[in-house]
Amino acid sequence: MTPTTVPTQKGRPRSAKAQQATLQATIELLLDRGLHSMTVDDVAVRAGVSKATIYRWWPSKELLALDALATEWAVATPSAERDMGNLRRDLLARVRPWLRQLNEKPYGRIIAELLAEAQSDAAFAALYQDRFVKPRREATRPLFQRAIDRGELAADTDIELALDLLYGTIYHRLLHGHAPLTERFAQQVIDAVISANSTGQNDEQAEISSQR
Amino acid sequence: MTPTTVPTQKGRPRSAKAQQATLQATIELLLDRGLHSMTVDDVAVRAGVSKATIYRWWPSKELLALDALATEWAVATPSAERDMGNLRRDLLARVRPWLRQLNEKPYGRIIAELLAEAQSDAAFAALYQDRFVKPRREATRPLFQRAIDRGELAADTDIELALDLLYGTIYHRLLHGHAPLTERFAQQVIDAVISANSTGQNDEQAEISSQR
Amino acid sequence: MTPTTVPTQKGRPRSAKAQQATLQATIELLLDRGLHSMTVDDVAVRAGVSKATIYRWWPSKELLALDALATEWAVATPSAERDMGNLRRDLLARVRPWLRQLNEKPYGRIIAELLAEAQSDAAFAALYQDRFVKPRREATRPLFQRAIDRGELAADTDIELALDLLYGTIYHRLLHGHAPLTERFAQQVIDAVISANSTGQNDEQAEISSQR
Amino acid sequence: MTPTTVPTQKGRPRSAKAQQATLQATIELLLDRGLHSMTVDDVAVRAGVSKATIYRWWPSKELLALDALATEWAVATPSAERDMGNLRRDLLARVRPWLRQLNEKPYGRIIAELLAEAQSDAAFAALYQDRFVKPRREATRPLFQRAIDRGELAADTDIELALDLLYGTIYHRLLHGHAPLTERFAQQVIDAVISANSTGQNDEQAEISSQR
DNA sequence: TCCTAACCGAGACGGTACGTCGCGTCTTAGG
DNA sequence: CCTAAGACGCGACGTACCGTCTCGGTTAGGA
Repeated sequence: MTPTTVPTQKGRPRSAKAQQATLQATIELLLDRGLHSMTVDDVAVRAGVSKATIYRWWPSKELLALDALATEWAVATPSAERDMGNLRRDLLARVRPWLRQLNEKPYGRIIAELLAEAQSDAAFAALYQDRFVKPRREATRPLFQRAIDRGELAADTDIELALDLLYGTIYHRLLHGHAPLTERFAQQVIDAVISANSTGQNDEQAEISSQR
Repeated sequence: MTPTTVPTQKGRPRSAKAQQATLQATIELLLDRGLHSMTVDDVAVRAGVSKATIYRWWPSKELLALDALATEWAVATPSAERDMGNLRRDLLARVRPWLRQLNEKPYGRIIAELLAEAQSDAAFAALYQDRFVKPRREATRPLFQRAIDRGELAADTDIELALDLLYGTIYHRLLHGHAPLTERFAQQVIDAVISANSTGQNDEQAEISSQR
Repeated sequence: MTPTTVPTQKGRPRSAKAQQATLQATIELLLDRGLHSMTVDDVAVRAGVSKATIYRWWPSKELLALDALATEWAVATPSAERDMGNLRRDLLARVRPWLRQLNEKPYGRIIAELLAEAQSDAAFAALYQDRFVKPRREATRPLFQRAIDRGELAADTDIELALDLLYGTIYHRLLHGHAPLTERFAQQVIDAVISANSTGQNDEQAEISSQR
Repeated sequence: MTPTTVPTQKGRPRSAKAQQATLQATIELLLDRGLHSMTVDDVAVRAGVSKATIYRWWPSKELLALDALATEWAVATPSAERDMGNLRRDLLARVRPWLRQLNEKPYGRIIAELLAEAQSDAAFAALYQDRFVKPRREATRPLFQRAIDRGELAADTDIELALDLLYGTIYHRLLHGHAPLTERFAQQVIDAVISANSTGQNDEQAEISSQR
């Protein structure tokens, strides 16, 4: 009987059901009303869970929301990724499902509210980065590297800047809502990012982008 | 002159001092603690103004914050603008003072919180657009048009997209804070936006941008 | 030119019209909503008078109310009083018009609210006594004295107690509202007060009181 | 036993300590400053209780005050009551402890303020009746009935009127404060009420009342 | 006749308390 | 030990009303 390890835990085990119900109720309420208007009591009632249980698993409403959104998106995101042959297609394949998601439900509001929270809470900000920012950038970075290797992009291309251009522009429309996140918009942004660092070998882009 | 306006106002006039003190106290507290942690009572105390007076003129804490930031920025913003000869210089002249401001004080946090508020309040969103988004875009749009007229940019350049690329990327770093808003960053973004729509007549850019 | 006295006052004289309109508006609002629910702004608007003017004449809402009620009652109260021959008739003649007034409009509420105010403000209490309590007692005291002189009441009758019995009982019903202030009630109270101090010479009372 | 009541209550039970501390703090502040000057925040601080908790159990400051006074008086009131042999002694035994209480602390002010509140709020008035008026009248009524049965009072004595005379006179002095609530006063009022309905069989009264 | 000082209506202001709301913690009984 | 139920402390919100204060404009009496 080693005292450090606890092979058999006493008492009632944690309810996975309660956790799932909480996250589900949270994302529903977030989409319905936003983080600010959602109350933890609401979540508890809708999930059929006690408030104390919620706080046993998540330290604050904001972190619950973050977790709920991350879970929601993790489920639907296909991790598999294959080489489409050129950067334009790679980026479109990468960005398209996300944009589709963003257009389906009002996730933008949640993102904005998480972002606001992150401004005053460094720990939260770090978590936000880990769950929402870094994964996307890390998944996209190789696409650019591949394009450089292929000779599509200049060797001195600043990949970080390219990522900022790509995602910054998308976030801009998402958060400010002054224009929609259309398929055409996605193509235009991607074309712009590519042509800003182009070596001139990828003529295909202009043609496709002018289709629609 | 105009018959609709009443030249002689009845009653005690609104205290300009109270208004200014309120806005000043608000922006100070916003920069110090952010919108969420700022209390209207705090503002009242610091401004030497009663809470009732604050609510007489601003319907909510959020609208007060919006007004305070708009006022703060309106003061320091030079409206005069002259043709620098080429788009790159024009855009740099336009964007540089703002970036300098953003680097001086933590305005990003306030922007993020206003943006969050705008997500759930259409009226607030409209006001936010009017005070922060539209002016900047409208002031920048002619610069692009001039560049088209000069032949620097292609005639079919999508100016709205160019604006999104420019401001979106800046906002992205401002809000996510994953990288600083340096002078070099500004130049890179501008170069990228230009080269994405370039006609090839403006060789100057690459040289200057590679200086530093 | 005596500096202490101001024989001829310069400037615009006070507006008697404003004063009257204020008192009138006040009593109307008092009867309609009571002192607590009446606001000074309401009075000002209804009287067509500025709030500053109201506070130039009356130091507080409560004192305005007190003045308004006193004025209302002073107008309708006949000061003439004649000997009716016996105490019973004297008291009835004295009390009847007041009871009639109390039944016509909800003055009881105002009285209760003034009384409440008087509990915590000695100066107000003194004024309340002077305007509402003392006059009535002083006008009633001689009636009892006359009855003693006539031999209707015992020589050692405690007039103050008699006054308390008479007015206390009326006030009780007025303020607690557990029973109405009927004519019959008035007769019964008066009969009780008299018979408590009776010498046995005033047989008339029982008969009349038993009429109805 | 009763199927309607739930034997096992769910959740954290209401804190009896918080309830008692609130009522205690309230009555102290009421006696110290009166209802108007008492603040709910003050009560919360003194009771070591949050304001929200106070409003969770009492809908308004006024109802809290009513409850606090009723509780204060309920504690000190002996419900046991025995036949003293004649009405005079019965009434004195009934009234004396209350008058003693009224003379000890400034309850009159509170009563006046509750009474004022009752004027504009029917529900409050009903509650006031139930807690302060009815119990006392109902406890006193049998004493009069007993006296009628004994032959001390006339068979056609109007008990309600007698109650009004007794309590009305006491309330009058309590609220108007023009004279003190002495033992002698109590005796005089009681004697007056009795002699107003006397059959002439109770000679004892005059003697005792003239003792002091 | 015109000057001027006290008045007036309008309405903004500082202050104080109200009653409400939501977060995150706690205390029960029960599984 | 975990859970549901729900009471609790804390702190901020936005509202209401009081009594005070500035305005521009009005109205007599004295020069």
